[in-house]
Amino acid sequence: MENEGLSLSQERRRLKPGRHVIISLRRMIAEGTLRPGERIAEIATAEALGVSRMPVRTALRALEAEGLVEKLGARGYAPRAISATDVTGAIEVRGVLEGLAARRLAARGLTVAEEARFAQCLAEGAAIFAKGTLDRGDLDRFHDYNLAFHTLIVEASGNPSIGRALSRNDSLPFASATALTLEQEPPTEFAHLQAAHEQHVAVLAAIRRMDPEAAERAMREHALAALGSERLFRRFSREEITVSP
Amino acid sequence: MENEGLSLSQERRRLKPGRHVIISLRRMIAEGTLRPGERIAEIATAEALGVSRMPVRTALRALEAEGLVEKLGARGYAPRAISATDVTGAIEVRGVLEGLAARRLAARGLTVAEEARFAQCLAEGAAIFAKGTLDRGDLDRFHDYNLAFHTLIVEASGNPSIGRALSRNDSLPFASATALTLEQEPPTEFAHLQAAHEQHVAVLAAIRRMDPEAAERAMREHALAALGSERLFRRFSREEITVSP
DNA sequence: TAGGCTGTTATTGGATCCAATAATCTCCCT
DNA sequence: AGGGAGATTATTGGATCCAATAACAGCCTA
Repeated sequence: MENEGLSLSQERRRLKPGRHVIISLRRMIAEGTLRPGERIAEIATAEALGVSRMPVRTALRALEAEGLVEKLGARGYAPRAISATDVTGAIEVRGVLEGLAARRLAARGLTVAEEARFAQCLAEGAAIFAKGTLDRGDLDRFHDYNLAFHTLIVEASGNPSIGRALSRNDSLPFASATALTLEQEPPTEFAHLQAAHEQHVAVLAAIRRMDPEAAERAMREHALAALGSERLFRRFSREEITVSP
Repeated sequence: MENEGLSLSQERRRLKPGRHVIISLRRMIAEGTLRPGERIAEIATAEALGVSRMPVRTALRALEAEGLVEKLGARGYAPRAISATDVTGAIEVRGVLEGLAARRLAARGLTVAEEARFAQCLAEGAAIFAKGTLDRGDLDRFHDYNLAFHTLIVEASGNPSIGRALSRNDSLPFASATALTLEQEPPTEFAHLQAAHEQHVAVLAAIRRMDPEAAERAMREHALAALGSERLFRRFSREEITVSP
C-alpha cells in the first residue's frame, strides 16, 4: 500500500499507544488520506503506524460502530463515503437528542449550581463577541465554549442514554467538517458564530422560563443552523478534546 | 470465580463462535446470572465459555459501548446496574429517534412500495387480535410484527444515523425487559398489546396524511406507552433476532 | 469462447505469549 | 496500633502465531 501521509505515526507519544491508532485513523479518514472505498488492510495499516495488528483491529471495530468505516467481507475495511445527506442526517439526530436534553432540563428546572455554570458558560460566549471581531484564538475559544455549552446541556439532562447516543453519532459530522475545513481555511464567520451564540441564549432562556416545548424547539433549530456553518467545527471528536484530564 | 450458570456455553453452535460470546454475555447479564457490580474477568469468563480471551475482550468492549457493562479500572468489567430511570431514559431516546424517523417519513410521503409494506405489516398486526384472545404463539407473532413495524419506520426514514443510534441504545431496555420477563411469566396482556397496535395505526395514519408533527407526536407517545408494558419485549436484541439470515 | 470448478493466496478471526500496570497485601517505621 | 511504602500478584493490553475462510486466478470442460 505504501500510504504517503503516515508521518502521523510520529504523533503517537504520550497517552496509551492504542488510543493513538483510532485517533490517527479518524484523522486520516477525515483528511482524505484514506479515501472512501480505498481498502484498509489490518497488516498494512499496522506496520504503517508502527504497531501490532491488535490495536488496529480494535480501532477498526470501533470506527465501524461509529459508521466511519465499513467492512468489506474478508477484504478488510474501507472508509465509508460520507455524503451530504449523511451529515445532514447525523445533525438531525443530534438535534433531536439535544432537543430532548433541553426539554428535560426545562421540564425540571435548573438547580442553582447548574444555573451558575450556565451563566458562566454563556458569559464566556458573550465575551468572545464583545470586541466586534474574531481572531484565530477567538475561534479556539468559541469552539471550547460551544462544546462546553452542548456538553452542559447533555450532562445536566440526567439521561445518560442521550450522551451515549451522541458520542457515537457525532464523529461523522465532525469528520466531514474537518475535511471541509482543510480545503478552505476557515474564514472568521463572525455572523454565523454570533448567531450560534444567540441561539444558545435562546435555549437557556426557554429552559429558565421552564418551557419544555420552546427549549426543545430552540435546540433543534440551533442544530439545523449548524448545517450552514459546519466547517466551523474544526476539531475532531469529543474524545480527542476531552482526552487530556 | 466459578460461575454457576455457565451451561450456556453449550449454546454456542452454529454461527461464528465469536458472536455467541457477546450474545451469551448479554443474556447472562439480563438474566441476572452476572449481577451488577459482580466482576467479569476476561480469563475466567473465557474459560467458562470454553473460548479464548480474545472474543471475550471484543465482546466486553462492545458491551461497554452499549452501556451494559462498565470498566473497573484494571480489575475487569462489571454489569452496570440498570435502574428504572436508565430504562426510562433509553426509551425516551428511542422515542425521539423513532419520532424523527416518523416525522421524516410523513414529510416526504410514502412510496407505493413502502405503502404496500406498511399495509401488509399492519394487516399482520390486525390479524393477531382478530380472534379476541392471545396464546403463546401470538406473543411471538406480535413481537415479530412489532419489530417489523419499528424497523420499517427507521429504515424507510432514509436517515441511517437513526438506526445506528438506536442499535446502541436499545440493548439496555431490551435487557432489562428480559430480566423482568423471567421473574414473572408473561401474562397475555391483550389490552397493552392491542393498544400498541392501535398506536401503530395512528402513526401510519399521520404519515399517510403527511402530517409530520402528528406523526412524530404519535411515535413518541407510542414509545412512552411501552414503558408501561416493557416486559412484553421478551426477546433480547435486534441482533439476536435478525441473525439467522 | 464462456462458465464453472478448483487450487492458491491473501486476509481476517482466534489462541497463546509476553509486557506493562494497577491493586492488594505485607512489613516496617513512626 | 496505624499509616505508608514497597513488593507481589492478578489482570488487562499488546504482539505474535496459527487456523479458518473468502477472494481470485487459472484451467478445464461444455
